[in-house]
Amino acid sequence: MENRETLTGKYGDEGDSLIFNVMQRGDKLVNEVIALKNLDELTSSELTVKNFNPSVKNKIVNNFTDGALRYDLTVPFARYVVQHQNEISFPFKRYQIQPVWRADRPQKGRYREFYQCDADIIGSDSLLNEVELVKLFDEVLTNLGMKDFSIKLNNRKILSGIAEVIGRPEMIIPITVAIDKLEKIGLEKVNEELTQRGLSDNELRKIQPLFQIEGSNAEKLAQLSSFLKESEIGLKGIEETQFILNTVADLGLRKAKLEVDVTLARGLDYYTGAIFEVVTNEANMGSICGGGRYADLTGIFGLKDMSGVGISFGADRIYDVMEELNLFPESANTATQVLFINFGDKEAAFALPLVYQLREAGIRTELYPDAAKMKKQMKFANDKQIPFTVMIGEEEMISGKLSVKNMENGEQSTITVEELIKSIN
RNA sequence: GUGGAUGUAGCUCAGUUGGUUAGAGCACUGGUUUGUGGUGCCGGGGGUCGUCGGUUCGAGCCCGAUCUUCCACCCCA
Repeated sequence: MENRETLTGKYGDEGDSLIFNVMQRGDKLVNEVIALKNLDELTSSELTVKNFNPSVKNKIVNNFTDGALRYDLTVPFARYVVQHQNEISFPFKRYQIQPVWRADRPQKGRYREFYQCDADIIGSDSLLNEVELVKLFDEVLTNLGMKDFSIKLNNRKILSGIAEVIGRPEMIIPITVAIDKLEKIGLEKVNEELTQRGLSDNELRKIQPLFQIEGSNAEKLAQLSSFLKESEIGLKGIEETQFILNTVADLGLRKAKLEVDVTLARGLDYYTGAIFEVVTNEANMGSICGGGRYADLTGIFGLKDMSGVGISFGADRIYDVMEELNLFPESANTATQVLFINFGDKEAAFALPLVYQLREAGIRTELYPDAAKMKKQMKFANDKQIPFTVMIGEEEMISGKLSVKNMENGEQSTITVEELIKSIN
C-alpha cells in the first residue's frame, strides 16, 4: 500500500479513477466523519446515491482515505529511489515482482489484482538501456516458448512533435489516444473523434499524412521525419528510435519482431521518450508487456534530473496466453516415486526409518499418513502416478523384506530395502 | 464509469407452456475373497435451486430489488 497522494495524478484522469483508495482506520476515520458533518455541502439528502455530486464525492474520498493500493510498480519505485537516494549507487537497476491493483470491472485478461514483473534502470540517459530492455523482452518471452510476438516501439517526443506540427501541443494526449484507435475503429471514426475533441478542419487536414504512414520501420521513420521536419523535438524522437532500432538490429533478436508503431500511445502521463508495448500474435489478448522512458518521474518526489527507463511484464496475461498456447509442460514430474502403504501405528513406525533411508538414497518417498483402507491408498498412488508402492504388514515386519508393487505392470516382489534402492537408482 | 448476460449437488451442466419426493456425468463413498490401484457391475450420501421480497391454490421456472461471476465498450498488464 502507498500513501494515496503518492499515486494520484501520476497516471492521468483515467488512471486516477482506477486507483483503489484505502479508508483511514480507527479514530482517524471517526474524526473525519465528525469533521465532515460540519461541511455545509454535505446534507443528509446528498448522501443518497442519486444526489451525489462530484464535489461531495471528492471531499469524501479526500477526507476518508489516506492510502491507496499500488497501481503499478514504477511510481512506487520512483518514490523509493528518491527516499533512498543517498544509499543507492547510480545507475541503479532493479527488478520487482509484485501484485498491483486496478479498480476496474474485470473481464477476460483484465484483473483487479494482477502481478507485474518490472525491470528498470534509473540514473542514466543512455539509450543503451532501452536496447537492453528490448533484448530482455525478447529473451524472456522466447524462453517462455512464445514464437510470434511484436515489441511495438514509439516515442513520446514523436507524439509531442505531431501535436506541435498540428499546432496544438496541449492536445497531445487526446490526439494520441485518438490515433491509437486507428487500427481498431478506422480512419473515419478517428477523424470524428479528433473533431469532437476540438481539432479544426485545418488541423485535421494537417494530421492526415500521419495516418498514411506504412512500410518497414525504416520507411515509416522516413515518412515521419518528413512529417515532423518542422519539429525539433519530433526529430529528436525519430533519432532516438533510429538508434534503438539500429543497435538492436546489430545484436539481433530471437523471436521478437521490433516494430515502430506511431499509433502506440500509452495513457500514462509520465513517459517522456521511448514507449514500449508487447503483443502476442498467437492469441487474442491485449498487451502483455509495457514500458517506457520517464525522464523526470522522481522530480515529483523531489529529485530532479534522474532519468529512468523500465518495462513491465504482465504475468497473469502471459500465463493466460501460455495456457491457451499449451506452453506449459505436461507435468513437471517431480512427484513421489515410492509410496509406503500405511497399515497401522506399528507398521508405520516400522516403515518410517525405511522412508528416510530411501530419501537419503535420493528417492522421492512418502508414507501415507493415515491407516486408511488399502483400496484408498492404492487409488491415491494410482491417481498420483506413483510408480512403486511398498507394503509392510505383519509378514514383512517378521521377515524384514518389503512387498514392493510396480504400479505400471502390477508385478509384485518381496525384496530388501537395499535391493529396492538399487532397482530404482 | 457505460451496456449486456449469468447464478440449480464439490465440479460441468440438464430441468419441458409454473403443478406431487429437483436430475445426469464426473468426484466422493460402501459392496463385488476381511493385505492390493487402473476397466466392469450393484448400492449410498450430498442441493433451504445466489439472497430478499412479490404474484399465484402452487415457483428452480413469472415480476422487483440486491449481491456474485462473466462478456463487450472505455482503458490497459
